Amino acid sequence: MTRDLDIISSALIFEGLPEQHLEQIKDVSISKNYPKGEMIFMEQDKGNGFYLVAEGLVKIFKVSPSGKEQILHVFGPGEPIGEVPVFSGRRFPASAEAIRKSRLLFFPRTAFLGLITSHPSLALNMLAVLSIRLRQFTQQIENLSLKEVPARLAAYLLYLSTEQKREDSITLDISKGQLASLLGTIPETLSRILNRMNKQGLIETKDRTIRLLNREGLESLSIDGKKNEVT
Amino acid sequence: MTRDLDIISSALIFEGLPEQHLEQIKDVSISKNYPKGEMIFMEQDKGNGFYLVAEGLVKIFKVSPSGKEQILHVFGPGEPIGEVPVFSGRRFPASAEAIRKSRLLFFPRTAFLGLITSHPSLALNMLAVLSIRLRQFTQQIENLSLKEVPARLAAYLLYLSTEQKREDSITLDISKGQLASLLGTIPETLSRILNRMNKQGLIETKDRTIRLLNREGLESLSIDGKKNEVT
DNA sequence: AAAATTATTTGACCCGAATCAATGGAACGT
DNA sequence: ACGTTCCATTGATTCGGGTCAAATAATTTT
Repeated sequence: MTRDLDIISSALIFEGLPEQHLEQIKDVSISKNYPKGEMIFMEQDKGNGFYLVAEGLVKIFKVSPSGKEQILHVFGPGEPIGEVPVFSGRRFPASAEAIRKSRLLFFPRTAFLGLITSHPSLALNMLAVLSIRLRQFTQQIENLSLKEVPARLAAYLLYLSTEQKREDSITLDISKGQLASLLGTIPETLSRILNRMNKQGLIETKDRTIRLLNREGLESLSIDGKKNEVT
Repeated sequence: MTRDLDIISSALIFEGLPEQHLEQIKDVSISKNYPKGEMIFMEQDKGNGFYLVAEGLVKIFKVSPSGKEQILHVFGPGEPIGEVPVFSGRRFPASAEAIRKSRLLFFPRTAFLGLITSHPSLALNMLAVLSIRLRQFTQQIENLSLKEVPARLAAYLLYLSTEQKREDSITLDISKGQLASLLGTIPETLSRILNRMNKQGLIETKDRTIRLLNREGLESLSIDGKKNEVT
């Protein structure tokens, strides 16, 4: 399946590398298949390498002792996962599970470190990717602590509408339950808020398709955090 | 002030670099002083470089439209701040302010990128630092979404007690108000919880000194997240 | 297509923590 | 030492959203 090369060349972390290097990179990778629902790695596992999503969809999440999960990311083709332990030398800080039938390319730690030292621009790419992730986390922390669920949902819907091209209609690629977890809430609450937004004329939901009827309304909703006191 | 070299050589991001490189690094840095309360950079500013804390204490934070702040980090000597825009090419995702009289070393973006490309091991150090930070954020998101304030406080106290050596007594290096912000809550709530922990015999507070009277109790408190439902 | 499982929605209720308001203390400049 | 300002604490109240329980819809299995 030579598609691997396409995946690799389209991935941000390998962007700008010459053809021959991409070949080298492909040669150290190992393709692995995961049926829907299968764990890719668990929090606290040793990380012997990182993965690049080739096909499918993967969630990164943490679980509380009582079983509630918080999704940190949902990654699709071209995105690297599990790279933190490669550089930090620690264990996985979270777990990963395929939420669709997926195929991942695995890059063993030592082989990858070798590639990095021989291709400095790969290190710079990696630094950029980690920086972007750091920035996303910053955003997520802000959302969780400074905004209420309706604001987080509105922000997510607007974000999705820019990701996907489709004018003012978006399609969820994850279930409502998973979306609730990503937003740091539970399905019941999400359901109620979607319902309320429908009544307010902000959106119109039909299964996993959501039409944004009032962009300005959603924007102001997403911008207003909690109405807290000035520090 | 040749202390700069000491600071640089003790910083994690420059760890393991040969003496001569450290000299080079020092030569591209610019020392800047900030009185207590002064802003170092604001969210959305362009990042023309990053900083290394030489003396003092700096908080990184976000502010909601209504004025509530969420502290993301508090950094002291040897720790780099503002490095994200250097690699992501975007703007600062958060603001930075000196919460004590501080001195920082500033590394201009282009000069630093030059150093990195000529010293690959520096890139690896940088990757390690970013990875560790990513892991910290992962932890913080878990805390904010999966745990209640008492658990977050207990976890923080235990963390501080390992940071500082002092047996079972710790000293806050930030105000209670700042601590509240770091924990994602408000001073009133923090005050009540400290009070409750006192009554429960878990801790004993005296100004900014806190004695941990019941480590096991704090540990179980910190481990139990919210008693939520299984997803 | 019927049965079984899983996902989503709705209602009643409760609780943690934020808000609002006010007071007591400590720190600081003059 | 004195007033000003900032920080910390306490009480009363409100509210967002989580918990529990149950019904309904959507998927999957056989």
